[in-house]
Amino acid sequence: MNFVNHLSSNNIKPSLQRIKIFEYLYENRDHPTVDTIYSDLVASMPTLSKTTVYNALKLFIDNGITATVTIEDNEVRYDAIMEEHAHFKCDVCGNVYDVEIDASAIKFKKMKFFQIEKTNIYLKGKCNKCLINKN
Amino acid sequence: MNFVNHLSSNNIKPSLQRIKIFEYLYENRDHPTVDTIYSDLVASMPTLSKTTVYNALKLFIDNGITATVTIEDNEVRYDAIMEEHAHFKCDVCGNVYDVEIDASAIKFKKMKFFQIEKTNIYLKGKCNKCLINKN
DNA sequence: TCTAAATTTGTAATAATTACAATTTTATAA
DNA sequence: TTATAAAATTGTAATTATTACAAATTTAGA
Repeated sequence: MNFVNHLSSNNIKPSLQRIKIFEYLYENRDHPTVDTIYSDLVASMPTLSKTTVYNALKLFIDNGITATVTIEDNEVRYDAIMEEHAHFKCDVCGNVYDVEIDASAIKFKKMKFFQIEKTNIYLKGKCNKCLINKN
Repeated sequence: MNFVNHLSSNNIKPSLQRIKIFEYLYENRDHPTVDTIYSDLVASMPTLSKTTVYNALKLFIDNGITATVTIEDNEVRYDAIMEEHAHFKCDVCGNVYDVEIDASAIKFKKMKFFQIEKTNIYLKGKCNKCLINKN
């Protein structure tokens, strides 16, 4: 993945900050929050501002290369993987995992009344690791 | 629906405030926010506090008679209907509709790794009314 | 190199939620 | 019925996430 190209071809001027932020999101597939992104990046970019992180993410979202994950009320997470998938959050360890789905298999009734443009599927429960480890 | 019974049988002492808040949620199926609930109820209950609304909703959720709807990043909505259903938000009029689904039809791959306890499905797009009216 | 536009930054403002102590209400027992 | 304890409500303050915005910096083009 060439991040500069990816940003450019989606109408986003590839500034250093934007490249680093997108790269972080693409490499760290654990759906980080703004705080996590900022905290991790500020180490290597001391002048980074949290506002810049917010700005960049909003830009990414507006241009369709990032999505929000709102599986929990009180935290917004971000995801640079745009292929269709669902999210699973373990209520023991708190990790958020990607889950492959075939959303076309969902049977919506009376769906002639809506034109669906976007689907988000959030699952909660216990992950295998936590089921085995203790509990 | 007998609200007093419903609260009592779910281990919630049926105070006047709790009854009114739950009743509001059950009657108003448009998935209101805390602000909407408070604003609408304070008219007939002048001493109502927003903290009470938060407290009551948390209690309802903890006891399984209310669920949150986080179809949008920046607003938490509430829902007293606990039967399985998805939510659709029209990005034109902003209304959130209930959608009947058969979630068992979803094909999750590799799901032996997760024990799913809860499923939330959020859809976005345009509702029929908005598709016809203009656009 | 100079100038304008875009981007980043830091601070302040806003808004949602939670913490918490005081007040009020409810339930219980004398 | 009255006294007391427990529970619930209320209002204010604190906390936190996000946005607004102006100043400073960087970038791009003439």
